[in-house]
Amino acid sequence: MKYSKQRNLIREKIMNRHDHPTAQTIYDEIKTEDNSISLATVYRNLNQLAENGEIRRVTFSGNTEHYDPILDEHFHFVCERCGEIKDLSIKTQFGKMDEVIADETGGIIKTHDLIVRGLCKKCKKEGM
Amino acid sequence: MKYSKQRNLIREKIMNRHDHPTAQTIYDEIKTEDNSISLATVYRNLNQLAENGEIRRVTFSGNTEHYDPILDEHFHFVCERCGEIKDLSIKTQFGKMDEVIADETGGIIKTHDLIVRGLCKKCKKEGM
DNA sequence: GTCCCTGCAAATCCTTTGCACTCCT
DNA sequence: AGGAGTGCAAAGGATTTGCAGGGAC
Repeated sequence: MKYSKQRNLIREKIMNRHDHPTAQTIYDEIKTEDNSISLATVYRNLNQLAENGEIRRVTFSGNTEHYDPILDEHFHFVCERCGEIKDLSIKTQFGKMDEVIADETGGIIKTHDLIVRGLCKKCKKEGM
Repeated sequence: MKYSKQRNLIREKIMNRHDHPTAQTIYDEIKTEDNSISLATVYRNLNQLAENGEIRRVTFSGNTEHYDPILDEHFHFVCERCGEIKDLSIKTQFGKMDEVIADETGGIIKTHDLIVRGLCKKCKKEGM
């Protein structure tokens, strides 16, 4: 992997976040300091970083990919109404579960995405 | 909701499956016996059934929606390489966890999607 | 010099939407 | 009749890809 100014910027930007930006979000952010960067480059690099294991590609709803710089196994809460995404601090024990799943599927378990859906605080209020 | 021959067909087809077809898959299947049905109708009806709670819309990877006729809370295994999707029979207790999450988010918990990713049996073999 | 990486624009893929028409009720 | 549902084609949005030029090594 050869050095590239763009990739460094992209890496830096996503690493400094605590949320789960889309390629477009990262692009917008970088655009202000490197006006010539292209969206395709952002996509290419985010996907490359994800394949490389530096970040994670996560899908919450069908039309947009999100990228998550936090590699520790953790879960997500997604608000059905406003789409807000929150990290959950709660963790579950996968050790034993994985054994059972590996047994059941005959395959290899790599990662877990637990997505909990519901209404966030704000939408809960508004819904009343 | 008014009667429609197309919706009935779509409902019937998806209910008879044990996998997680996409709109396209259902469309192809129906096309053979009702050549005039349109893909848009399939999308419209699947989404309608999902909103109605008759089926569930599930997202595994960013570009395609899947529809799942099984409403019981259950989990999915997705093969990273070939994309195969399997239902997992394993279940986790969410009762206590949900309390903690509801506390943490201040919101309402509705559903859980646990997606376990890895390599399926076949891809595991081939990978060696 | 070679090969990876970029920007740009075009192409893809999936899904939704507008419209005129049809079919329930 | 009235309104929900349909087929078709076009529009939309997100992501990928082909290509020519630029930069790393």
